[in-house]
Amino acid sequence: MIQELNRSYGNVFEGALINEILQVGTYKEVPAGFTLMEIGSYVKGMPLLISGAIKVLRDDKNGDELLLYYLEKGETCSMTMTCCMGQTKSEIRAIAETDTKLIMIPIQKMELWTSKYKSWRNFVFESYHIRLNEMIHTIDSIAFNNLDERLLDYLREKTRINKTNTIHNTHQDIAYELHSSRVVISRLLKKLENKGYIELHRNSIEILNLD
Amino acid sequence: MIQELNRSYGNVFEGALINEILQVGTYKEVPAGFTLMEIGSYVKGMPLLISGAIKVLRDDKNGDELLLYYLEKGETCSMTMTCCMGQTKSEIRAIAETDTKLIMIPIQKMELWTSKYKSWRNFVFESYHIRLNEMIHTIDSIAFNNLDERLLDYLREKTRINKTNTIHNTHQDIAYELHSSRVVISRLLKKLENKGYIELHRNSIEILNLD
DNA sequence: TTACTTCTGTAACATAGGTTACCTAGGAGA
DNA sequence: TCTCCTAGGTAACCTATGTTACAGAAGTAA
Repeated sequence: MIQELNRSYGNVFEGALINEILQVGTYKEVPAGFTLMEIGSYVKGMPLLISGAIKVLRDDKNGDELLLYYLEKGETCSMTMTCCMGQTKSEIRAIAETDTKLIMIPIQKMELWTSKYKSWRNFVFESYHIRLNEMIHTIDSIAFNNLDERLLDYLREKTRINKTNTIHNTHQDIAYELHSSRVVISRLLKKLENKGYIELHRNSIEILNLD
Repeated sequence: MIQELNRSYGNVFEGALINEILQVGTYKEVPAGFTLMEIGSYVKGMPLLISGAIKVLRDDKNGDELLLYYLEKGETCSMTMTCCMGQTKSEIRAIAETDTKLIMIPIQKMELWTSKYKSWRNFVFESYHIRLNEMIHTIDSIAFNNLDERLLDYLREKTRINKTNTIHNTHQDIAYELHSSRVVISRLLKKLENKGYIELHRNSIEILNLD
């Protein structure tokens, strides 16, 4: 855990803070697909990502989903922090996109470290900053782009996050995350295939060239 | 300025901080419609709202707009804070919705106060918290709701913010903020009028009953 | 093999919302 | 008064996206 922590956060946090994290943090490895947080559940800890990626989704009352953004190495969930403070329920769902290593910090430390460590403060502010910008980007995407562009963005992001050119998802999976329907996604994917951008297989999509 | 500040922030900030704000802050009154921030402009200060309301908008490359949220008394612009820190350009546009009184804080104080005053830290965190939730709400609205529901929400929010039952806007104004077209908005407004929810006049809309 | 399930392809149709075009009403100004 | 401009009403049409239905393909279990 020490090496992992130092590799990912060594130049972010001061030494004393690293030590505290080692004392109170819980190291966790979760497999891809593992649900880290459900909407409406209470938040007990705050994750620091060591490796892997977590996707953060929003659900509406009808169970419809929408992918908001991904968390990656060196990041944390700002929504979690806000929830901690107010002891409110989670507004989002978090699922491991890949196999993921992370450290959970008890939320009680939050406030304390915020006054004690400058590096922690900066980290927290920086996280909020990144997250707000991601949200703006998400809003841009759904408000100003057509579904075909959103789909392209989705595929690009997915390959980036998973570091592979083959996406192992069904069309239905994608439809959920983009809050669309399977038929529509199949239609658009087929168009992309005809253009030579991708190749479709059962349960997977091979990315050839997305411009 | 002292009374104004105390009335809005007296029980949020500790006395010493209030004094510092009085020393370095600049009191401003701006009329409705005044542009406080443009996309791409650099951020020089951070606003503390005393009274009135500011609407925050996002533009895409084609000049299309979308209303993100309103800022009200006792709030500040989190986007501004994030911009300050990275010295990046503004991602949003801010326009006074009503006549507005505010205090501008030089951004250099941000970092200093964050370590010095607990109440400031809490205020900043709280602001981020509120803003992230507003963004989630905005995303819900555009992703999961039809335009007629968004329009209803818009009218409700507008009357709440302006504290009046008569909205002084053209259909074109509304179309811009919802990122739609005038014809469509006219169509939907007429439906609402037929249902008895509103009454349409030239340059204004009277709200009768929005459920 | 057979039976069953899941995924994908495709057609036919429905609907919300955007676009274009044109008209009329209400003001403002001369 | 006449003229001009802007806001709003409405129809006709277009397009993206969603929906329903069904068929075949691929995998899986028996």
